Amino acid sequence: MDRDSVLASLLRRLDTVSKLDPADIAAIRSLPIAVRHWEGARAIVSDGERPSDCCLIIEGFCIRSKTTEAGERQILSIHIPGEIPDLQSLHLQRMDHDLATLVPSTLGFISHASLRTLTHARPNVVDALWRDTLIDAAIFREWIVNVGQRPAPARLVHIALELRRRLRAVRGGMEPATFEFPLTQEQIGEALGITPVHANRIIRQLREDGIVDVSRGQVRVLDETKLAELAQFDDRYLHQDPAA
Amino acid sequence: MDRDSVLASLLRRLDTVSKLDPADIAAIRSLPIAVRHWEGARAIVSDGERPSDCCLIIEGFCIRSKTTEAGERQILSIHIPGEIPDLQSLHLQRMDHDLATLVPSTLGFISHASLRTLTHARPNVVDALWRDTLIDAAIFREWIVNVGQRPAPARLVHIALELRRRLRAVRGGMEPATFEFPLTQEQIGEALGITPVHANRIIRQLREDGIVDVSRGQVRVLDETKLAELAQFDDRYLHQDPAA
DNA sequence: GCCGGTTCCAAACAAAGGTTAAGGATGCGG
DNA sequence: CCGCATCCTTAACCTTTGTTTGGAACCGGC
Repeated sequence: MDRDSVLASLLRRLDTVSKLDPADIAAIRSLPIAVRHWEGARAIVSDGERPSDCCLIIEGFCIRSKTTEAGERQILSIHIPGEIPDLQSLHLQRMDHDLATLVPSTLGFISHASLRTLTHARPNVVDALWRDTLIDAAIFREWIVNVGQRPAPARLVHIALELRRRLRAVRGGMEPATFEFPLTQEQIGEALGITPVHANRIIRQLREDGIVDVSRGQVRVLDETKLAELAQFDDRYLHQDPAA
Repeated sequence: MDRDSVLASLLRRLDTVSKLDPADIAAIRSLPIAVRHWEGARAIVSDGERPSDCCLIIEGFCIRSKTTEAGERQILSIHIPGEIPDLQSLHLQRMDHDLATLVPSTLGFISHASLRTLTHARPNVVDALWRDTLIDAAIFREWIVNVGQRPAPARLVHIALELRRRLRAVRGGMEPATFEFPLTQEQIGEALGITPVHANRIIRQLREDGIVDVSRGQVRVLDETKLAELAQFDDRYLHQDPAA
């Protein structure tokens, strides 16, 4: 995926409601970006650090997580190409969580300095980027509900359906029956707030019940109806619809 | 609490890192604010609505929450005077959760229009308000960790200690051994992702163990050392320190 | 002062999820 | 093709949390 098409998916997301004019778009396109390749399962920025750049995902998958003093890790979000998972570092100097790749990924680094220049010059761009971080927060809120209120099987399928919806927003097209979900069962446990063996139990159960097959880094939907019933997924919180 | 002193606590929070100059402060002070009184346990804005104002808490306590299709409610955050719990509505037109008072409260409504004029005219103010919403998101992240990884007693005391720290930031002074925590046991359950009877169990346990006494809308710390050990509370995620 | 609601408290039992442990598949590097 | 590491899988058992239920305390309104 080349730089232009990635910026395109970023711009598509930013443009949903905020009305960017051609000059805004040109300004974003001319941001200096340092493209680098990252191995899978590697830290990008870690808790406590003070990064000087933000990181645009060009290709691959990333996660954010926090580790408690007791050593338990909680995955906070999953990120896909076209997203800037550490945009918050622009105003929150010190990281309060980790950002890492899940699989080998191509990343584009944009300096805080150039972003700050851009935002101070262009009110529309601030609005669009600010809005993007607010959607990030909306996803966290839903994640709290997921972990706090739903039984474990519903938790898993809810996260999977959210990811599928977000992938579609970036890639276009229909919702595929099979899509990437590059988490190990241990990571699924960390995302849902359960142990890896319980993650295994519910994955097996979902497979036996003919609802979804989660394996080898993929989700394969076996029965859309049963799945929708279990997940109770309503994408309003993603704020993807410009008209809404 | 009069308008000036509330704006003062708002400004103190905003001013932590973002350097507001006198003109910025004057502009914020001259925002038109409609002050209204609200009963306790009343909705301010509800899921699905499209508010045209943001709500500054002048006096009282508010909560944000989401209710699942299954009818389970999850409390997402607790808010105190000086905060604007629905600032996100400035850019996310449609509410994806509820905002309600916990106790009788005095609220100040500021129109989106006047906020947008202000932010478009003053880059420093955008930065400060944007940053404020990013701290909001940081608190959500910690809330996810709390609900996902900590055992129920630690969850409760962690939230209590966070609230105490945030109250201090607004009111100044030392951390008191007794402070307001105006949640019923049912609401504590909704905040922690447990049932009210389990909330009762752990509250009783914490009392018997001589750690904290949570009752009648208050938290009374019985043993700071044991409490600190249990809560593992590290306030870095609140981003209150300008120097950090 | 009484009444109806809410909140708090508590016990017995059920279910979900955690713990420990160990064997099997899979894939990669030599 | 072998060996090692990661991952997935499963089972038995234990702990935490949910469910159901009922009663006591409290509070505001009449």
